[in-house]
Amino acid sequence: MKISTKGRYALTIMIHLGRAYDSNKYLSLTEISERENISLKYLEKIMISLKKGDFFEVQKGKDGGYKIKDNPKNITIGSIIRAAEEELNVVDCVKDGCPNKNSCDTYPLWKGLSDEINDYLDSKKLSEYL
Amino acid sequence: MKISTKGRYALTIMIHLGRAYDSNKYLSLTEISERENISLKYLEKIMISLKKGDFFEVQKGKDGGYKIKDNPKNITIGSIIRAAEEELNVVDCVKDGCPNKNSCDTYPLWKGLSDEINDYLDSKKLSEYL
DNA sequence: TGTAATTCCTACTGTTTTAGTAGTAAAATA
DNA sequence: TATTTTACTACTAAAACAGTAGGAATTACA
Repeated sequence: MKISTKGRYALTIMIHLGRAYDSNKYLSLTEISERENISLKYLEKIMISLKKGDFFEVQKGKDGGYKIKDNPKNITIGSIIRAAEEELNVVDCVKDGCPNKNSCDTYPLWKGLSDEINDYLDSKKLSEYL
Repeated sequence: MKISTKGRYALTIMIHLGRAYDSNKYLSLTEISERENISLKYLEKIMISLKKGDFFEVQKGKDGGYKIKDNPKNITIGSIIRAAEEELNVVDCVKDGCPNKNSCDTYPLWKGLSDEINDYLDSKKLSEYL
C-alpha cells in the first residue's frame, strides 16, 4: 500500500506552483527540478499525468513554464493525487464494478477504505501545504 | 495505491476461520483453497506472513488446520492487513523516520493519510465481515 | 532573425515487486 | 504405517516502478 513517487512528486510540483500563485508568473520544471533535486525528465513525465487535472496555464519558451489557474484554496489534494496516480482505489473491483460485488464478503471493506482515503484527501487543500 | 492479493486473500482466510470460530474445530487451508478457488500453495505462503499476527492455534496432520484463538469481535481488520502486508504506510519516510521530516513539506500529509488508513481499519472488526 | 529556454512527444531500460509454482520435510492422527 | 496437514526453501514469469534519452515544436528576447 504505497503512494508511488509519481504521486509524491506530483504533490511537490503542485506545492511549488502553489507558492508562485500570487506572483502570477510562470514557473518552469527546470526550476523545480533544481530546487528539489529531481530529474527534469522525470518531472516532465509526471507532468503528462498531472496535466489531465487541468490545473495549469502553460507557456512554452523562454521564461515559460506552468502557472496554476485556480486559487490553491480551491484545489484538493485528492484531485492532485488522482490525476497523478490515475486512480485511488485500493482494489480494482471497486473501480471495475465487480459483477459479484453484492455477494462478495470483502467488497464492503475495500470500498469503504477507498472512500475513506478519497474523502480524506479531498478534505485537504493545496493551500494547507504551502 | 493498491492492496496486494496477499492482503486481500489474508482477509479472506480470516473470514473463513472467523466463521469456524464457534465450532471450535480446525479448518485447513485445503478447505479454504477449494472454497475460494485460490491455490493452496499461495495460501500457505500468505499464512507465513499472517502467522506473525499470532491469531491462530495450529494443528498438523489429519483433520488439522488453523483455529482462531480470540473472538472475531476482538480482531481488527487493521491487525490482519498489517500482518499480511508487513506495514501500512503510504510512504516509506513515515516508517523510517525521515531525518528531515520536520522540514519536509509533504510529510504531514502522508503521515496523516497513513494514520487515517490505520485508524479506519482498526475501527473495523473481523466479526463485521462474517 | 537567430538563439536559448521551455514544453511536448515517443521510445527505451534496469530494478523491484507481485503473484504465484514446486518440491520436500516434519508432524500428527487414525 | 498411510494419509493428511503444516513448515520450509527455492525458483520464476510478468507487471509495475522509477527513471533515462533524444529530439521536435514553440516562444521570448536580443
